Amino acid sequence: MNDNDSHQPKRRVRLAPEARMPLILDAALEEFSRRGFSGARMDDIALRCGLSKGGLYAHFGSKDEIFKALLDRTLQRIDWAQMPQSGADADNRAVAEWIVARLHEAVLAPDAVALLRLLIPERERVPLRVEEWRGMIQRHSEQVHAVISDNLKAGGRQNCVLARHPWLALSPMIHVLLWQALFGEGSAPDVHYRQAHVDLLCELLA
Amino acid sequence: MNDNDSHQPKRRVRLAPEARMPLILDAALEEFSRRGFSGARMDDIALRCGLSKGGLYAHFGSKDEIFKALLDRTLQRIDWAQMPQSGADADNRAVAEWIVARLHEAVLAPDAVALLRLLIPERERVPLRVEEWRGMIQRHSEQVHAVISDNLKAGGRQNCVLARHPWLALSPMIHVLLWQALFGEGSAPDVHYRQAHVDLLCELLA
Amino acid sequence: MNDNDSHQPKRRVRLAPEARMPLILDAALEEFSRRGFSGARMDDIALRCGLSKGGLYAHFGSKDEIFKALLDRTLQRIDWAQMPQSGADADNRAVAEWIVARLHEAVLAPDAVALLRLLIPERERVPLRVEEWRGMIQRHSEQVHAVISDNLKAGGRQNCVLARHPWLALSPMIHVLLWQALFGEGSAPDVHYRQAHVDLLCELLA
Amino acid sequence: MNDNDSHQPKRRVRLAPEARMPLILDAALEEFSRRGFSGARMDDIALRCGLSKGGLYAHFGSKDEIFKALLDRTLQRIDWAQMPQSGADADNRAVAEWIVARLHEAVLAPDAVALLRLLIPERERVPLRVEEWRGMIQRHSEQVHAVISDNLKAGGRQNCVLARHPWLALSPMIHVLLWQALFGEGSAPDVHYRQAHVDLLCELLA
DNA sequence: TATGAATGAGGCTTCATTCAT
DNA sequence: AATGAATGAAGCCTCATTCAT
Repeated sequence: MNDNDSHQPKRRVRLAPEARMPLILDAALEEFSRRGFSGARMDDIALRCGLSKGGLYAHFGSKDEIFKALLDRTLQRIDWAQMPQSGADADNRAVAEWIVARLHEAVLAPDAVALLRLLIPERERVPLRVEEWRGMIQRHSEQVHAVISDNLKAGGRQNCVLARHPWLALSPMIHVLLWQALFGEGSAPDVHYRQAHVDLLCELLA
Repeated sequence: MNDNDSHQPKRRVRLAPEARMPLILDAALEEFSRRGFSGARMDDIALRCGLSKGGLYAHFGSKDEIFKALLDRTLQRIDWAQMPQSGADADNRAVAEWIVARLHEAVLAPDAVALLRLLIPERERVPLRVEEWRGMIQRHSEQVHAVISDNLKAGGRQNCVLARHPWLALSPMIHVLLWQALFGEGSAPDVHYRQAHVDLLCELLA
Repeated sequence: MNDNDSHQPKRRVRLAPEARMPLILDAALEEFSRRGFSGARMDDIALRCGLSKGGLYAHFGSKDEIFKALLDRTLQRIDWAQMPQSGADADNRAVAEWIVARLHEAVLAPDAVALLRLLIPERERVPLRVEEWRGMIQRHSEQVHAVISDNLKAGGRQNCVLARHPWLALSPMIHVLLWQALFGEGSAPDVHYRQAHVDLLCELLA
Repeated sequence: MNDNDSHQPKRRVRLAPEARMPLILDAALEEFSRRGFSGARMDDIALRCGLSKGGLYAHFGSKDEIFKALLDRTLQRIDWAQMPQSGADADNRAVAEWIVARLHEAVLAPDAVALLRLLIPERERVPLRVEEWRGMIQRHSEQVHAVISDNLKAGGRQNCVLARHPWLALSPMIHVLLWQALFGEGSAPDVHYRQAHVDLLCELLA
């Protein structure tokens, strides 16, 4: 080996933990979402975020730790979904559009689809996160219910099916969510699913 | 070792392949459904159906083969779900009840829930079976659509949202399906989910 | 299942042990010779002689037992190779032809080639059979030597290289043996290997 | 467990792949040569070169890959056997000695014997390497032939058996090769086998 | 922080052998 | 004597984790 020998075994990029962490979690989301917890390999997660296998362990102590951190981050992101402004005095269509927009943002966010793919196979390993997910949906549902109630009361239609079973207002979006989880992120039972959902709500609120 | 020592190395129960196969698939459904493909162990499947690990291989050549056979059997079972009789001249509530009964039987069968739990994490490994699942739902959807169309035409309401977006008729049951896949088989967003679904359809058909 | 049900699961041919044994050993020779002791499977040996795996065990207690019996039979067969008649007063070419014929029959018999293929990889497991093989070759060598000696003495050429190193008279046939063991049973370094061998011996005896 | 308990889990020696590879192949040669491909255990190869079972897989993807790499290396080594210098004008004995020295070096190298032990039982799994071996011998044979031809032409003995069947010049060494493969590396049909081979060639060239 | 060879537990698979039929 | 489902030990291979560098 002479002085000028320069095999550059691979560019060694050094990042602060704060910068590396999100990259790792992004990579982990992709791998876990694709192959499940058991099927995902530390090697692949590492590779996908530009690290070597061992490098991961400078940031997380175990595969499980990454998984938990990933669930936390993803749940948090979804839960923080911004609520569009809504006037209680809006007409039915405006209300329906607000509901659909809100659900769309929370339930069909790419993260939300990926999260569902993680939670279903691992529900027994992470029951607490599953409960958090349920709680999150519950909160969205309650807000939707509140808006619907106001609107129905204003129209004197408290007996409407939506008033008695508010979860039905979410069903079309949940339907699309499942389609995306199973068939891929562009999928839906209908290309105009947002319009269909709005129309359904309008017809029920009318 | 005393005289009475009786290690009973395990009673060797011998079954014909036709008899053993369904036991294996039942065991596999349970294990795969619980832990996913990678997480399930051949040992556990074997144990659960009264075989030794190696014994499995007299019936299936590999873990993957069991998985595929399981998907086949389950898809077939669900697809064969009997269609209840329906009179096209029935009133709205009867039609709604027929639809809900039919979907309930096909979509919420325990097998169907378990199948969904398998397909979501393994969708990339078995894209063909995923397509079969989609086709199966499609067939159910079309039959529901036909019944709804007849009914709406009779009432002169071809412009109803259900006529334009028939998939919406399935959404509540899909919603429940996802709840059961994620939260367990007793779960639903509402204990009276069947009644809610019927009411919704009635209101839309009215 | 009605009375006429006749699934004929497979023709069950029952043979006396004396009739079955050679079939088993033939099958075993083929399989061991092709895949080595460890590589050969009881299943394949069974199949090749029209038995099921379990059926083999009615005749031999273990794989090793088959192997040993096979070596015994094959060594015995080769050792019994008939010696062609030879007149000590024959001319050189006749002597050379007798030697080549004799060696050809013993050393290049299909069994002998197959046996070599077994002994080389298993020499450490069956050192006794290896010694028997060496002894067998030794006996052939000595008989060849005796004939050569007589002939050389008659010609007053006791100092010939063949007299001092009689094993050289076997080398061409051993060469061919190795070629057949390695390259297949039709192989040889020269299509006219018998003629070449005879010519060599003639030249050395002249 | 006393205080002084020192389980030393095994010193972890770290080597660069370039340094580890030859150690692995040496170990593999020993194990494969002794027990054949199927009989050799990855554990033993690992142990023999100071690795754990899993450690092997950092360098080779499978047992088969090790086997192939081993054949490659060994064939290469043997093929590179240096050719001793030879004068075409040398006398017969010098030519004979050159031939024997050359063949001895190539054909009886310890690696060559071990290689033969691998190739014979695995000839069907690695037909390409078997052909390479044949080619290698062929090349040696042709060089020997060239030297012999020159020499015979100079003496006006183009009709000699060696001229017509040059492979006979190799036979004694092949004979010894087989003896070593079967009976162990010190073995030979004659302790003075080199002298015998030289004498044979001299007598044929005379 | 980062690398990647190395470990070792654990899973999948094979197969000699057993045994109820 | 024969079958073939079943066992269980053993081997190959994977991969989460460790650690010298």
